[in-house]
Amino acid sequence: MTGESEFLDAYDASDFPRPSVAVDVALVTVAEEKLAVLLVRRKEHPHRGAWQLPGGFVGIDESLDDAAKRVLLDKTGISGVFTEQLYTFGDVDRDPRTRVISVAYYSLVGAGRLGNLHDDGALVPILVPWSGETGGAVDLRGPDGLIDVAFDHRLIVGTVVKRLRGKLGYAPIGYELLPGEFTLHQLQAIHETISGARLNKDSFRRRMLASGELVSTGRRQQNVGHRPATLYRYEPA
Amino acid sequence: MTGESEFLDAYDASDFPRPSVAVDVALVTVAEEKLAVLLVRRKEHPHRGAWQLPGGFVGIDESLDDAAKRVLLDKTGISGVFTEQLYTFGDVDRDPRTRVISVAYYSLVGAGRLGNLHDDGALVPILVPWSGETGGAVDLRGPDGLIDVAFDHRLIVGTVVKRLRGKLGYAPIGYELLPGEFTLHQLQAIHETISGARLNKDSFRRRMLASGELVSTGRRQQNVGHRPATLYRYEPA
DNA sequence: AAAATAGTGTCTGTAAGACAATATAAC
DNA sequence: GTTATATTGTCTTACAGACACTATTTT
Repeated sequence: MTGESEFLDAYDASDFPRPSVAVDVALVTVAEEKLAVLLVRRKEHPHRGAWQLPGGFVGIDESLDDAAKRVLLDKTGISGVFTEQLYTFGDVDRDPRTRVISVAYYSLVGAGRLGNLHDDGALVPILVPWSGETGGAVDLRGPDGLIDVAFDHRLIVGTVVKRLRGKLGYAPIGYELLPGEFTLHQLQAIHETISGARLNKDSFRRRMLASGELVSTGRRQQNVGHRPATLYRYEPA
Repeated sequence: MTGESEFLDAYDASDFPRPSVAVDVALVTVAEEKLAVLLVRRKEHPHRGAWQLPGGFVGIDESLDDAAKRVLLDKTGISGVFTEQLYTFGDVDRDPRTRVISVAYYSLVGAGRLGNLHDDGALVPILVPWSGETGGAVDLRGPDGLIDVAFDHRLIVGTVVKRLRGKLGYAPIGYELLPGEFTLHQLQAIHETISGARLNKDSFRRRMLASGELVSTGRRQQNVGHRPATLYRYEPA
């Protein structure tokens, strides 16, 4: 048996069949107290009529990050938002046509920035059938019950939710889903939506303010029918 | 312009040049209070004589996880250890020969289980030039100063260290690096090695015992020149 | 007995949860 | 004034850090 390095060096690009490499991008936002993801409808077999994450094959002269940005821009016109590699899905049978390895990415964007989607795209609420950071596939709710999702994309979205819950405690995830100025109540709602749990208001407020990364703008809410809350801005330390 | 789904479905496997996909595996252990990783020496250009992580191309009928296990088994004879996907490195120029996307994995194993390595393999101590979870490439120490490492493998190993530090607080990482029975002192030493920081002894002990996942075996250390510590076993709740 | 580390008990400071009281805008 | 939420203050509890003290083995 030869070692890996021999194998690696003896390898000729044309010698062996090789997998295709795609990126799939989960654009996530929070709308009406629910996590939602952008899906597009499939027009061809397999899974014709089902929904999937926007995706595309990786160009031979294109980095993975660039491919993800391109897919996002092509499908939504959005760029410049928080985007991060999630996980690479490589089971042999995940695509029935041919061997496709998918490097999954996720993006976060405030609900306000999602204006005009393409015709075949839809923001779909995510139903998480597990608690905490258990992980696993999620369900996606359409107008008439759960919708049909192609490939392993329910698992990909579930992995996004797991990642978000994990990062919520130590990374500035919530701010990516809010406008530039926001109230502490809005921030808490985002955290509760992501974590799937209610949070203690007093403690949340103290913890956020103690971080030193929230700056009061001096401005306040307008026309809210009750005492208006102070608007804050996020400023990394 | 066509949408992604059209592109995806119109894609014929033979139409476009596609990247190669490899897995690289960082086998990590703790030896003499230092994190160390298994590297192998390159025998061919490029980077001839430099060191790299064990790696191999992904077979067309082989999942990514299986490819990682195969690489690990081929190079070390080890199987059945904690192994997890780390991150996928896909910059265009990371391999000067051709486009290679590397899905990196890492494995954890107790120092005791690393007996007879192949001739061209070496356990190399990791020097982390950043603190906390900053991330970035690490340095690798050979007998005569830092060693020459091929491709972006210093960054891959750095990413492993970052991941380990992140998981240390909530996942049973430490136990993977210890024999089945261990003292609290040994466990603390592992945690300190991974985190790169000293930990409070009292607090560490309380926290570990409070987890309820450490079971006293009733046995104790032998011949240690001082009061022997109780040996514990890790039992997931 | 000396050396060296294991293990226990207690005090203090910090932060979270709970709860009460006050503030401020729209109506 | 009423309503509804914002904001502040206080009390209690849980836990980490610090420190002192006791325990147990080898030499």
